[in-house]
Amino acid sequence: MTQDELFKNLIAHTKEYGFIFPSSEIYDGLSAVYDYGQMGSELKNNIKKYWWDAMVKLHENIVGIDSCIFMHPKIWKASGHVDAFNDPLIDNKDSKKRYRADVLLEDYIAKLEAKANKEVEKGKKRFGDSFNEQQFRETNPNVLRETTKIQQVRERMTKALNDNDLTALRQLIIDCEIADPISGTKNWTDVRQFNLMFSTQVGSVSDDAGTIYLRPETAQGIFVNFLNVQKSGRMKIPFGIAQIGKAFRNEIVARQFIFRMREFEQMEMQFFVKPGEEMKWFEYWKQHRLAWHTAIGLGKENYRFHDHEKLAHYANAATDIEFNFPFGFKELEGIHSRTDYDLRRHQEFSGKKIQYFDPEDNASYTPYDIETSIGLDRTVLAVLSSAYNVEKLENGEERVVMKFHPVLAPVKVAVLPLVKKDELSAVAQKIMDELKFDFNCQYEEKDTIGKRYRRQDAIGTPFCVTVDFDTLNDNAVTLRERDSMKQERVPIEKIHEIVAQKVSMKRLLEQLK
RNA sequence: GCGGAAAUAGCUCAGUUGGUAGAGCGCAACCUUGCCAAGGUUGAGGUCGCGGGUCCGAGUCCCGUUUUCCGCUCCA
Repeated sequence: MTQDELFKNLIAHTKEYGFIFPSSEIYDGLSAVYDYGQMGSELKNNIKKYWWDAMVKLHENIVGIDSCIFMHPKIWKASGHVDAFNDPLIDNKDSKKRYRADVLLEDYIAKLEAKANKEVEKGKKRFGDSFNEQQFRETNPNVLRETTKIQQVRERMTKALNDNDLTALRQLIIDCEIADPISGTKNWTDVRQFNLMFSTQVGSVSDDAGTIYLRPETAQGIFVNFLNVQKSGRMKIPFGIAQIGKAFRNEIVARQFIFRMREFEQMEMQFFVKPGEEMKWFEYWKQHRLAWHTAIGLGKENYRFHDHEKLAHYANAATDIEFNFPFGFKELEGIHSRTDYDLRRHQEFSGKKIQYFDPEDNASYTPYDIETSIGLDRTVLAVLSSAYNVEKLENGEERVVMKFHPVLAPVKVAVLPLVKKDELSAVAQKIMDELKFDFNCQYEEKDTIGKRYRRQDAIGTPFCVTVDFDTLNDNAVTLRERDSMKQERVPIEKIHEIVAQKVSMKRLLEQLK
């Protein structure tokens, strides 16, 4: 089976067994939006808990918050998202390439400037030492022609951008006779505005309703609460703030199942440190985060770091943890050293002093920040895709089994009477009632036992407890383990302990030390 | 957004030159059950993705559209 087929089968499997459904499916679906079903939401919740516990419970100096999706619009000015996330785009119909309209014009202006500079160079050569560049630029007709043109284009572009007049922007491109560098043609589509941030109105009366954005990342909710948390929690540097929440990006192309969705969930932690110590912590978090991933047993070889060579404007170091998805190694988590950029920007835009007084140094400073930002849905996909196994059995049959780490498995135990008989059902139900307070359990008495085992394999239940007629005499049951399919006879009162040990979050977290 | 492919029962799919929508599995009820998708009986479930058109007649031909997959493109 090819990787593509395997991935398709996985998607079909997750739908068939209640992990992930296309959103609004009975209305033909909504592109790049997916819902988590009864199994998927359990799995997702378990991953969230694992992350939260590893961050907030394990680290005494990390606390968690839950900030809102709606935030003051100025926040997105300060963060740089408003400028960076709103691009006027235009396509060349022949080359099928897409460009930022303003970039095309800037390139054109740069060309005109080069032309003018060439004239200046010529003048320099001609006049030698007596050359006065300013005077030359103001009087030479060739240079003047270019500079006037530049001025005109700039004015029209600025006006069009400010007025958000996309028609004027396109007209300007046509008037300048800008050709596609690849196809060389001037066959352009309309200019369209791509807003990578979703917006909505706050205020029920349309006149005074203000536009606000759905947050494109959860990080800013942490930065703007820095002072609140630090002061109310009496936090001392270094300390971290963690958060799990939804974020929204209006991706032009959102594809590959739940890998890139328009509505997605992030698990982010911002770790604030003393300036100068950020590299030490950057390394710490790289290792700690990798350990978190490998502890759930998807295979060390399926992870790798990808260091950024081109850094974003706010970062002085950045790496991705990539996972070997069915469609190749792709980003799963980002670890960024964001310097003091965000806190400084919010200080600037809000006018509030955002600093930390360090009693050791007896001085105030703006803390530096190490960010760990992991895609929750991507982690779900990583777990699903590596758990999915199609096994050939000795008797030649196939079994589909989801080999989840027991801590992550949606259902921990299935309680099954060997056959549907009242006396067996009663005992099984009793076991069920005992276990369900601590574990997510399923009770099933329909169909043959083999079929029920396979159904549990398909949703990745690590344990099946089978009540048979001997149970009525010896108070013992068979405990079947998912991966090995091995069965052992255990006393009923031991089940809880055995299961608890296997699905213990503590045992998983201890591997992170 | 561009190009290519696909869409028929819950799932996997068949459906001939245009002529009354099918199979296997699954699902529900009952009977039978003795540890890895067992058997029997009965039953539910489909305006063939959606909207137009051609035709006496469309799952089948044509146009549009939606969704998904693949390749571009995009992803500070």
